[in-house]
Amino acid sequence: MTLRSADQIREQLEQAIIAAEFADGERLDQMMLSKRYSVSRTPVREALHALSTSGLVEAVPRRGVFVRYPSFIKLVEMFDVMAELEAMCGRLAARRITEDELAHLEDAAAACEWAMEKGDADDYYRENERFHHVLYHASGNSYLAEEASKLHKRLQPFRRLQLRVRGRLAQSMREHREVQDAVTKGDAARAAQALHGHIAIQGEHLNDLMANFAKHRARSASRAS
Amino acid sequence: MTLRSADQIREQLEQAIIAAEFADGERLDQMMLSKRYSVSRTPVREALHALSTSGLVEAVPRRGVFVRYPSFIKLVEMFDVMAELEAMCGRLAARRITEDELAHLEDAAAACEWAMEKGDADDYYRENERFHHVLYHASGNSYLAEEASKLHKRLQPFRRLQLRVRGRLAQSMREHREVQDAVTKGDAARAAQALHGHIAIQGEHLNDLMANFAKHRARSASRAS
DNA sequence: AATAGCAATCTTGGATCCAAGAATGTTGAC
DNA sequence: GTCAACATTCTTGGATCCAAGATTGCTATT
Repeated sequence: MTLRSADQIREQLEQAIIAAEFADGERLDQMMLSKRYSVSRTPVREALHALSTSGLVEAVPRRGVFVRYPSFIKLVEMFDVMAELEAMCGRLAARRITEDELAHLEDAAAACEWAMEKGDADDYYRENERFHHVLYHASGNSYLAEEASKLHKRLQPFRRLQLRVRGRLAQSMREHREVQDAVTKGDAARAAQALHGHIAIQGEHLNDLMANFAKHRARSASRAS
Repeated sequence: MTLRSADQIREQLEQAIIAAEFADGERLDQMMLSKRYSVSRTPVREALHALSTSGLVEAVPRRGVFVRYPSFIKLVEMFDVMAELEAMCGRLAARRITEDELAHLEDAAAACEWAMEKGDADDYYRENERFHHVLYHASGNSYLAEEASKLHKRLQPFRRLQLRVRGRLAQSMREHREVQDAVTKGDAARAAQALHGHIAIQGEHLNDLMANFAKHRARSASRAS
């Protein structure tokens, strides 16, 4: 599908940044990257500037592009917006979800439960992802679904770490079931409220999360060297 | 500040697209644009792909980039999300707005009123813009403010036309005052509800609006030829 | 007359080249 | 010893060049 190396490089850089392979504020050198990906500077340049549009890096004219991890404050803000978007998805989905989508929701929820019982955080994370995307889609608002997905992806590394916090997995699962129940019964207000809480609690626990993230980034950096 | 011609061209193309200077689905030819802006193809290419990231155009690898105006459905969806974001701004602003910002809000509201009394829709539009941006900022959530601004800008041409609908100006003004009152009194729920209604009504009137837009685009196209 | 196949042309995407601004390092003056 | 001025080097941004896929138009065949 994508036969442009600029797009592939953008994709790979995105992954690399999300995986914290670069230090905060580090300059992404075009020459270095073009060697790394065995292409000329042209597609690298395009990829870098594309990334700056989506906010993962900051492009300073004539100086270069620098990776910018969101500050603590910014993260809290982003989780707050995420909570609102998810709540909106829930409210709409409660009214609009189809039988088919309800079945998918149950599938995802069951898979989450199974992962939880196994105590497999990675697997839980994957199925949790599916659960939420079913809801985005079920909102029947494709623009909303798109925006929610984007932000969801952006917050991925921060959310993921939180699942490692003790007891969070079971708690998260209970919240999923509450959401599912509200959506199934068509209770828009309760679905919205449950989803809002489900996300907002992550923002509120950002302190623990940041501590974990720092540890993780330290490990990741030492591996990279 | 911006000393990259690629950025300037992106900006100008954005304006041109918003002003409906291109037909829906039209291919944006790199050669043509590079002549138009008296630069080589390089910055034009970068600008075009940057635009595709923000969704104004669609880039098809090896084929070119094509302008894509949002469909009617998509517009309704976008207004729905905008209503939600504005409501969130209102809810937060009601709790967090400073004395200073309250003064700015009153300034903007008064300017709107004056424009309305003059019957100057363009002026009203400008001040209306200011009113909303004060609210975005007053939410105290810079990420939210940023996202709201982006979507606001994207919807600009569709909103703007609506102010020409008979009686809409006075109605809009009343809604502004209601919002201002709720925010001033710190009534978060009422501020959110008022703002949601203020935006949602625009989405609901999209039918009238689209009729106007079609007329406008026809005029614009004939001027361009 | 319509369509399949092919050739000529056009356009995009990547590589390379060049100019100009930014960073760095050295030297000299105080 | 420190700091300012200047020269050198590095890196980005734009222009140009080249390859490859896409479009178009022509021709020949049915």
